[in-house]
Amino acid sequence: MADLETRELRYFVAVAEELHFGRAAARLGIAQPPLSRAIRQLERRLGVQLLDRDRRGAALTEAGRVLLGEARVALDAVAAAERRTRRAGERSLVLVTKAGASHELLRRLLDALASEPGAPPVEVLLCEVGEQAHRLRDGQADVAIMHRPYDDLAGFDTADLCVEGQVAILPAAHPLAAREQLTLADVSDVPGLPIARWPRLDGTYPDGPGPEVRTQSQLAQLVALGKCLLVIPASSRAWQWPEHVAVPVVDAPDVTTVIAWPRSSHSQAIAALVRSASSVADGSA
Amino acid sequence: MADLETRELRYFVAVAEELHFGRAAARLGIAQPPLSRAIRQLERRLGVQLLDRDRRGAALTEAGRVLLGEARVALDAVAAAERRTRRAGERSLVLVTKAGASHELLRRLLDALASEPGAPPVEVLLCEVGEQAHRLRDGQADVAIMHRPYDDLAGFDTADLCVEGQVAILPAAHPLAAREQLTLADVSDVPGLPIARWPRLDGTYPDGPGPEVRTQSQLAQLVALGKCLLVIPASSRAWQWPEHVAVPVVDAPDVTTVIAWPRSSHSQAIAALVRSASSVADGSA
DNA sequence: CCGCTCTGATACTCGCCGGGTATCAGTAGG
DNA sequence: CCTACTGATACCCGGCGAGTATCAGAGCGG
Repeated sequence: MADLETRELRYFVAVAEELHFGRAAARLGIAQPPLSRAIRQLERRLGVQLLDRDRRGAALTEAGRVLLGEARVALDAVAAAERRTRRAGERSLVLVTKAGASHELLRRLLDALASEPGAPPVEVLLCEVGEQAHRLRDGQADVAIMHRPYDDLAGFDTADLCVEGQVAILPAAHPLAAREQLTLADVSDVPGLPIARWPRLDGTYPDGPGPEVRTQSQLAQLVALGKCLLVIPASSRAWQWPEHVAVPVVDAPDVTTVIAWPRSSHSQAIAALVRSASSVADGSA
Repeated sequence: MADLETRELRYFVAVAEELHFGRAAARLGIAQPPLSRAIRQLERRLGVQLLDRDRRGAALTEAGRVLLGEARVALDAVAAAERRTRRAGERSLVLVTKAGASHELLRRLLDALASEPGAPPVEVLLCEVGEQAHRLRDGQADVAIMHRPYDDLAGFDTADLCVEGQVAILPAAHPLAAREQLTLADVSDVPGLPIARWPRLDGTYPDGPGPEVRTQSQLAQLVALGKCLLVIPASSRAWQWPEHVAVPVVDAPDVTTVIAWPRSSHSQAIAALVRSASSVADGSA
């Protein structure tokens, strides 16, 4: 059984995402005929039909859908191998976190590391919601600050850093903004003030009345404009606008901030960073 | 940046495991010179030295150790992509479990599935201790019965099935075998009856006086011969020999039997199987 | 109804690169 | 010093991946 090569996987992913051989070939920087041949050969080798060809494009079969998911995971793993090996010499670590989240904790962590003599230098990579796991999987980052139960922690080792309640972020002009505290019942189904919808792990959006958002700046502006509200961990108040008001939601589930790293990492630099993070979090509790 | 190909990763893993270009080449079924060239080219491309060559072999550098770990993960992911795609058409699932463990639960689960009309057919794959995670990662199996905290559950979704205490398995002739119950203190440091040592995740053995074992049959025979004892979940008594005696260890940590599946699986066949397993486990509790 | 245009498939050539054999070169050990 | 063993180098060949040119079928407009 001739093994799959990453080239074949990249080709297939391109076709599966474009559902069009010509566009996929352009994206890959090759001509269309070799791409058609490569996919055919892949199907022959696997003994499975991956695509239903049609005169106006291609559609994934069930096997194709399986391969698309598995191929993405595999390509991430290969990319991670490459990146982490390249960076193996350097002693610095890349820490990824959601822009704006756990700001205070992060600042204290960086301060503690800077003042510690033997600590490894840390680069900080900020990303949008839900992207940390991907950065960790494909090797762009070594450790991540994530939040349970919001983020996808599967496949990572984690250490809890701190637990916090959640607050509702409201437009300052809204009546609810004057309240001392709120409940989940208060903030769901507020007329004219729906809860914004984040993309799920697969990139699609849940149904609902709220606007679809991808980035924190979109969200911040929407709240300021009085278009929606949101419920987030209390520490995220760091990016509150003057037009925002944060009100504790007493019955919202607690959010645990964790530091996560790939299961396969045995580096003692990561271990040291985790230790620092844990002690910083304890000190502040 | 020309991406890594799986061929290069396989070559590197072979060399890194053999620490000898000639043997690695033989294992790969190619000649030694192309292998040397491939590794050199890999080092050039990554800009990192992976091996320290020496007149009597090769040794891994730090970067080489990183790549070895990452490459194994990546190759597993690629192999999984291939296997799962090949099997995408078939409706049957492969369930892997440790030979001898949770036998009663497994039998009830299979019975329940057999009598259920719409249930997917299930093949059972038996393996040795600690191998389930690997089978799940490289696509040889779709779901696994595993035991917390013994098994490596990182990267999988899991559902708890049942919780049980642990028993000490002793040679029937030993004085301790007559006891009604034992404590961990009783069974540690028994003169002439050490606890057997299992390989860790990386294949090495912890230090200690007991014999090194890999398989359950080795273990069973060693106990029958009076060479060692072991502490295992109560349900594993299924493979007890006549020369064995099982005595509850009251203060040993409980073991949770779980059913685990890869995070990336969205198949409803797996979901159905997990539901069946959960209800079977509940019914027996 | 013909032809234009879009799709993916086929035919053929070319050149790179992965693989082979033969050989070199340095070191350890007798 | 010679032998045996390591990995590295030199050189050649063949396969396969990629390119261009072209085909074939389906939709659609004039």
